[in-house]
Amino acid sequence: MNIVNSQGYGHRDAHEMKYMPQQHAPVAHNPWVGLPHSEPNPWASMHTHPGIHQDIKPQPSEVALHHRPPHHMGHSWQPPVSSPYSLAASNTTSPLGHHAAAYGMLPPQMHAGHLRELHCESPVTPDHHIHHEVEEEAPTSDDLEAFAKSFKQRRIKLGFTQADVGLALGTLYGNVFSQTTICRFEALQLSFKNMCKLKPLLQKWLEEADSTTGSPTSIDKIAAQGRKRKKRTSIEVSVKGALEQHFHKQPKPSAQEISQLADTLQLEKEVVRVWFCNRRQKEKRMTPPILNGPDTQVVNGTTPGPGQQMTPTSEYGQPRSVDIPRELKYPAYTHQTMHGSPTHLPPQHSPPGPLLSPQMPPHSVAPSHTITH
DNA sequence: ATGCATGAGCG
DNA sequence: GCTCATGCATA
Repeated sequence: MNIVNSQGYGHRDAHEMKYMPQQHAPVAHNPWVGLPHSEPNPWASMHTHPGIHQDIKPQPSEVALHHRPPHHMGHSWQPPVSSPYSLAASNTTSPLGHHAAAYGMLPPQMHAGHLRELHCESPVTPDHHIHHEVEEEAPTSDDLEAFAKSFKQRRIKLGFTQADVGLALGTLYGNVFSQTTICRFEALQLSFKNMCKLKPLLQKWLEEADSTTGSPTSIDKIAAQGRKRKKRTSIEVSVKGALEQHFHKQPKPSAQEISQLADTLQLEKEVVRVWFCNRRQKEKRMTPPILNGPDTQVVNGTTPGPGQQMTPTSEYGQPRSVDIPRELKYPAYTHQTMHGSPTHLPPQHSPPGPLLSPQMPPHSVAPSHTITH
């Protein structure tokens, strides 16, 4: 009764983790290399890794007009536009941006008639605050955070969901991303490197979305196609607590330890192994989980410069307890993580002042979530 | 929004 | 077997 393993799957690759022989995406090139010029890959100078195992996702084969339901319509935020997304050819909603969409990148759908003019002078929004001096070379954590913040704001105002964006990226640039990824980007829950990677794409999308008063460019769902996934194992809170505990002691347990732990907790070894992997990965995010262990002391003030690496290669060697300056580095989280309405923002946020506590754990350590399973 | 999972790439 | 990017499924 510890876990709720719906299926009796052994290992994913055990015998017949049967997943459809789905042909992999023919696209075997780097996504960014295919970017429509202009973006000189910031991370190009960062990743010192010889091989950036990017798992290229299936590319957008065809553009299927696909729009999401007009949820989140009646919101507090000033309605600068009647309907964020106009149904392609259906109608041409009032241009909320009504500024020319220059640089002829507009999808053929819209450009109804609000293409006043095409200034090819300012690649950014004309009448908008021409903020940030496009730091494309090496975004800093602050840059990323600011961008993520801004991105979310605008995305919402434009009436797009995270899923929309993910899909749009696919149609526009050939890389489809899931709602999850967009979400994590906005919440800075990706690795620094990953954030840097996605930023340009999202930035471009934003420009597009901004310019075009609503292009429901999206492709059809191409998500779960055939691969049969192992049913998600639900780990009981108490077990999670135990895992957390072990994690504090040894973030990188040996295979044997894992086996042992698995045995003790009555979990599959694979599940335990994956749990630790995910746990470590979580630690490496820009907004890692704040673990209030008995040794939660920030003993690291290294402020990674432009070429920083959130995780200074120093993994959780042994005395894992340091390297938690992240919270201190990204305290400006007025993020509304864990609130009910996803597509809604407060008309006025809290002032950007010292209102932010040095730490705003979405769920500070909570070794025992109150997940009502 | 996030937990568990997959898989490429790399030793 | 790990890291890392990414996402299905679910809370």
